[in-house]
Amino acid sequence: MPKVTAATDNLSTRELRNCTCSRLRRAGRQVTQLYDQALEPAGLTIGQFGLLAHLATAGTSEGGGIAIGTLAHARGMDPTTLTRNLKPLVAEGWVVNARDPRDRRVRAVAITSEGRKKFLDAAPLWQRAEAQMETLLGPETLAALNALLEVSIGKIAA
Amino acid sequence: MPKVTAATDNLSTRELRNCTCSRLRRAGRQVTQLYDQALEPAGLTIGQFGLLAHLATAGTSEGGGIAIGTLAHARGMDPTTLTRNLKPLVAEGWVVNARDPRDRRVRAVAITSEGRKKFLDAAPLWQRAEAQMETLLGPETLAALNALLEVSIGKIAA
DNA sequence: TTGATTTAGCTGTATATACATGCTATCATA
DNA sequence: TATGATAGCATGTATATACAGCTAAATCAA
Repeated sequence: MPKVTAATDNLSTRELRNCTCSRLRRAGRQVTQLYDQALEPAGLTIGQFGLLAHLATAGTSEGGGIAIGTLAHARGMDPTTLTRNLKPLVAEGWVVNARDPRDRRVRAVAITSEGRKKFLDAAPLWQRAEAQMETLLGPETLAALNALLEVSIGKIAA
Repeated sequence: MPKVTAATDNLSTRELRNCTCSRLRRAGRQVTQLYDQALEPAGLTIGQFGLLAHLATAGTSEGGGIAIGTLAHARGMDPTTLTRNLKPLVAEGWVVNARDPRDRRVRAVAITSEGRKKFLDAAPLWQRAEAQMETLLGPETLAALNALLEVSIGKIAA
């Protein structure tokens, strides 16, 4: 079977089909399924659990809330994505998305006591998923992967 | 600031907010943006480019097509996701999604000559993104990341 | 003080992702 | 051969993701 054309002669099929990005996305899909299935009894996705965890561990000492832009930046996501991801959490009553009275453009996102309850319910399920990852990959591989991802996130950050 | 409750006393905020899954998803978001922006002049996303690349490098020697299930498995995605991801490619005329006459339940997915043209147009843009990744992460870190992702994909595969 | 600019967030649109379910074609068996 | 089981895929529904463009609110300038 000949190569596609001269333009791709120097590109291996393996690399074309599995570039760094495709590998990251594929690994993300597979691992997301693992976590989502573990969290299913709590009725949460891993994205939702991560948001609740972030809000639950945020020192909401001041006015009691985080702005959309601040939270989106902290989690490395687009603010418009965060806006939509919060919708089901607000609908369930786990999160409130109020206006900041000091600047009415700004939102004050915060977890509710219901949300804390849900988060604490789900935490053991999340820990089970983490343990499953360690079993599947082995502690060293898992630690190395986490370290490399952390470094990469920092270096690629927009 | 006290811990949330006893149930999370042994969980660090850092790990809660950034578990392996969240790191993978965040890195995936950031890297996807890098590739998508590089491919934007060709009017392709990295997911679409990956599918075209896979079909362009597939030995369509036999009946001239790959079944949905086979392609989905090869790319580690749900068949229903693949069905929908193919839609815009078929609409643009880059891919055909015919029935296999030998078993009319089965689909024969194949790239068209228009699709090959689009793929070859986009390949240099994709290479630029790959080079950008190497610049940002450094060759060693990038290679290590790819190797770890490859291993992880294999071990977590459903 | 009013008009221009900037900031914060939401909405429209499009792709990506997967589970539950439905439909059709094939296969197996009585 | 008829019918029940199975296989392959599409559709309904819900979440995830981001860009372009919009609205509202605050800030700045004349």
